Amino acid sequence: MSAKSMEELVNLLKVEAVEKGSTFIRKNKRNSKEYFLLEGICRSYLINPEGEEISLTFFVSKSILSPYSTRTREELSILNFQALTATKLASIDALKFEELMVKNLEIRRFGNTVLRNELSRKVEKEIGLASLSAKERLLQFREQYPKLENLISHTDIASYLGITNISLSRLRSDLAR
Amino acid sequence: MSAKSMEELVNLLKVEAVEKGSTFIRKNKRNSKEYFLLEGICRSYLINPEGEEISLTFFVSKSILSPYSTRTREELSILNFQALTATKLASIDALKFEELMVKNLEIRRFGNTVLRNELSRKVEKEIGLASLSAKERLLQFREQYPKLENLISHTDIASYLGITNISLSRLRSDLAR
DNA sequence: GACCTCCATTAACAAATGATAAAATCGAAT
DNA sequence: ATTCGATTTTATCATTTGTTAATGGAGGTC
Repeated sequence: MSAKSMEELVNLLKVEAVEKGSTFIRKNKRNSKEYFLLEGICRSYLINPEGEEISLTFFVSKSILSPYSTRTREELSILNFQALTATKLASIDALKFEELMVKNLEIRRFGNTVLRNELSRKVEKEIGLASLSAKERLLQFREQYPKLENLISHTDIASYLGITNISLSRLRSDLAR
Repeated sequence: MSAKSMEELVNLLKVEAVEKGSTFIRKNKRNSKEYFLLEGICRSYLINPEGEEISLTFFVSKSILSPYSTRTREELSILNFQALTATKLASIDALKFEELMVKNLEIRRFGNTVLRNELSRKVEKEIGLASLSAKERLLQFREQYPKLENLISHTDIASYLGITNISLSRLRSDLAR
């Protein structure tokens, strides 16, 4: 992105801190911002019919949270987003960002790239869940998120992998020998 | 959408027929169209490391195939799309559609809605794969795609559900009694 | 009608994963 | 250092799902 486009964007950003454990976007609540994750680790998650939290995606430093348009239905969030460590976010009003996208080709391309990445990560994960064993999914997780296994709760990882944390523990000791 | 916007769109559409079994978008090939499924049933699928076809999404009559931007990377398709029955498609060049989106608010909203729906179907499926048993996933499939179970191959359904077709058969007889 | 091919079902056994409970480990707070 | 609480590991057994192979059925072709 050119310096000029970048400046236009950065001028509208506001930085906010979120403490560890806090859920800063809640399902069925309004939240109309786009977020850039400057520091820390976050996840998106949902509660399944059994009342368990299911991790959908992890976000690490210097990345972008799921865009407003993909996590929102009729102005209400369809997902929860939680800080798993102390976190710094930069945010911009989603409407303002959409205006930027419409009038600025570079920012539009950037926004579309974010969307594509979001989708293709989901496709990758979908294929993994549909066609790999739990052990293979763990290995894939380790490749996609190096180090994360030692930074966040195994319960959160297990629900991401679609297994229980007990199974995760078994696979870990299996892979360790 | 207003009649005027609709007309602008429809004027650019071309109808094409695809025969049963034909894969009309191929991974790693160029395809720069947006598609409307007028008649028939399609699926998107991929080949996993073991060489098996994995169904990702099914599309039924009067719906919209995954948008160009979400199924394409560096101008090459990342997915295969196949007609599971004799199919009629209406298509428009993706670039032309993007132009329409930029200059026409209604069409832009329409396009964004398609994107959101695409994502939220994936999220639903992700949650299912990560937190439901195979039997529950089959029930969810039946709700989402009524009748489809009797119209397409069970092998295609099984890979969508993340199980073998033998397991699918077991679950079917289990649920039948 | 006989044959063939493809697909779905069933069976028997093996492997993977879940459920429950108990033990071990780790870190935070005092 | 000690205690407390939460997380992770280990163990045992039950259930689900996979693998391989055999059986059955529907539709197409000759």
